[in-house]
Amino acid sequence: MPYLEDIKTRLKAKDYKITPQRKVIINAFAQNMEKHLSAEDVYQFVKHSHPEIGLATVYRTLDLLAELQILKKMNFGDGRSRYEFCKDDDHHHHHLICLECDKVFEFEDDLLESLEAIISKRNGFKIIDHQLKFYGYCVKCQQEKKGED
Amino acid sequence: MPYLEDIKTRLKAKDYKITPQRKVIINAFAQNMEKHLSAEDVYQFVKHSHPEIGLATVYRTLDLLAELQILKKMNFGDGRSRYEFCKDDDHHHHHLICLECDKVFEFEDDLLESLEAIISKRNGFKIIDHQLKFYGYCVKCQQEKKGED
DNA sequence: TTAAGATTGACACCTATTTTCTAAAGTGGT
DNA sequence: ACCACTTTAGAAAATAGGTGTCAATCTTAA
Repeated sequence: MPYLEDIKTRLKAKDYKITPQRKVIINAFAQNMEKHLSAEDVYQFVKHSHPEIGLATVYRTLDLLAELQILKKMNFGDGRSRYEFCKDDDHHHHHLICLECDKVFEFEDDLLESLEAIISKRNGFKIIDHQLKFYGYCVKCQQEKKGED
Repeated sequence: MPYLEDIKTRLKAKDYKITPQRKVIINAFAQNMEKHLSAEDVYQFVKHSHPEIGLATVYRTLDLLAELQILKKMNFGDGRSRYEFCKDDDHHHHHLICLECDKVFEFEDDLLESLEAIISKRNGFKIIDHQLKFYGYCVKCQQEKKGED
């Protein structure tokens, strides 16, 4: 989780300006650490304090922050992109997506590092990033399903 | 790779009709085994021999075939869904996606099975499916990049 | 062969995202 | 603090992938 000052520095380093809109949007993510916000989510969240911000600006800012690797753009198959802060520590984290309630859970794992090395060698593919998603049913939805029978 | 007769049986089993359009679309996949076709791809491919087929029908058919687990719906992050035949053998296969040329390569691996069991136990999550994607640069694009320097 | 219901094609619609354009604002040098 | 230069923002229109509607047309079981 990069922090505000750090992010400002990284924007400036590439000659991007620090605008109030950008600050507000970054803040939205800081205040929703555990969530995976979509553009519309951000727009709605931000609207309360800054009703003048346009949806296009939100999209532009998300693009920019993803390009700078401050945010990570993700796709959970629900027809919209979702974003979260890049966790720039060593171990990757992955997602468990519940097919019933659509909630997204996270877990960490390093197992993939070794797999990555194997793949890389076997296919000559230079791996930059990976994404692992599990689809299934979360504890709660499993119980509720059981209840229905 | 399920075959045509098998697919017909599976359609009939659920009271879906075997229409020429459906046959043609299934055929499109049979003739493009290694590819990951999008709805538009299918539409264009099919148009040559059957210009009367509508895009809506393509979408409906793809949905149907995915529901019947004949096709698998995938997302490579290029803003459209892509489909391929479900490979219904034991080991899963995953994708290497080149960030330069957007080509998709496949590889097989069973390593994930054990990981799946661990996750499942640790989180109480009932896993139905998983998806693993690697992003990076393929051999060819790596060489071309080197050439540019 | 025919009736009943599923499926189709055309097209309008929808939602997510991008583009265009002009006005307004951030920034480095004074 | 002020200016000039350039980027950025907001509004609205434009795209793009995908879905819904509906009358006409097929598929299939009897």
